[in-house]
Amino acid sequence: MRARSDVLGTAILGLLHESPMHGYELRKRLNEVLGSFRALSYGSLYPALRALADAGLIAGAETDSAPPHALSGKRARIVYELTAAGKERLQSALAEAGPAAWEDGSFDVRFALFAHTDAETRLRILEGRRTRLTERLDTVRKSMARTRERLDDYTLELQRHGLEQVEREVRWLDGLIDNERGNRRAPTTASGLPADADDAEGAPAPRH
Amino acid sequence: MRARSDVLGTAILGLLHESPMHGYELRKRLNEVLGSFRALSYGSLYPALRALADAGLIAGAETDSAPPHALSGKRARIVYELTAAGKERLQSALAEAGPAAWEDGSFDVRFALFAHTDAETRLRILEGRRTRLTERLDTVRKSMARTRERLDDYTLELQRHGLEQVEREVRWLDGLIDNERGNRRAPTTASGLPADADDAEGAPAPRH
DNA sequence: TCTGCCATGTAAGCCGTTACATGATTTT
DNA sequence: AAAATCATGTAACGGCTTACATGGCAGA
Repeated sequence: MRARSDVLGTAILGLLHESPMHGYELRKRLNEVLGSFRALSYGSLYPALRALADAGLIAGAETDSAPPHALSGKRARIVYELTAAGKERLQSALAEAGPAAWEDGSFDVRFALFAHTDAETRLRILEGRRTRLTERLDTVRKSMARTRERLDDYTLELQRHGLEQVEREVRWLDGLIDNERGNRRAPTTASGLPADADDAEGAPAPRH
Repeated sequence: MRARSDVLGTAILGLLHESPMHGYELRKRLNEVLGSFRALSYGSLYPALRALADAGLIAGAETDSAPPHALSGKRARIVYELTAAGKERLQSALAEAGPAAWEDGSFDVRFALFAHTDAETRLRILEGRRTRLTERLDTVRKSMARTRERLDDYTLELQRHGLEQVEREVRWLDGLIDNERGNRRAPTTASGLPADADDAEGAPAPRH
């Protein structure tokens, strides 16, 4: 296990908590759940699994060729599941509501695990993230004010666009925060069909 | 110098092309121009400068303590400027209109240097980037269609938001592309002052 | 048959960060 | 006098990717 707040490890524990899986499948799930783009490579995943297993947080059982032959007669694969220690570790990771939870590299993963996170912590993380982003906004705006003159139109446009994306992210968080506050103790069932169309208004989605 | 399409190197060459600078200043400029956030560290910058110097693309002159004493009597610092070879390298980097220009890690830098890039290449890069993003959109949408049922509301919302951000990026590119096409060989009259010299061909920004 | 997906891993290397080391100069 | 900022660097390490190595199974 890597030292402080191993993001990939947490993500793996989170997925395995939902259901046991083998590496190949886990990778697909990881890629489709978070990131969505940027594919995690096997060169990262398998060593991470090994590390988690060595740390006793997960245990792998080899399902070698035994199955009757009906369906799923693939080949020897290693299905991992959480150990008791792994469950504990996951719980403490889910309870973390500090910077480690809302920084760039980890927020996505933590958010994807919100279904297993208690309401208090969810709110704390969303607010932390929001503060983080508005701080950034401030810094960038000041920097732009200082340097606007010296920059060509393209560079300026790049910055403007970057700023806009972050602003949008903040508004997104605002919606989520509102929602969390409103739904204190209400799991938000009955989400409409997210369908497609630009914004829809699906699950615990914010309005804008 | 690192092998293929060294992004940081190109960024440095681009900035030094505008005006000679020393490392400390360069870092600030890099951070304010692109990224805006995510600060590049000295641990990256100085070795990169060393590598560029070793490759003969830039030359550093030590301005040690000599200055009259009037203003700017800082301390011995090394002001770098492009060599002839460096200028050539930068030109060929600016002419690159393939994937290396529009992939995630490099697009920002290339875009920030659009003022020094010819119109043909600008258009090619913007279109390449657009294609890249729509491909991603496709992949993700398909993946979502397949897995929508199995995912909890939060995960779904995360994906929806990610998708929306990319869609917005595509629309942003559409605006830029339109703009580029509109300004084909037409001075466009009232566009902003080119501000910098070099390439002629004003730098038309899109509307928002 | 051959292509492509399933499945697991290892080795090398890239690109960057943090932390350390050092010291001058400017501002409070 | 202390604190911030200017200025340059090095060493260690972190996290991820690419490319390599291996092989079984399914369908065109």
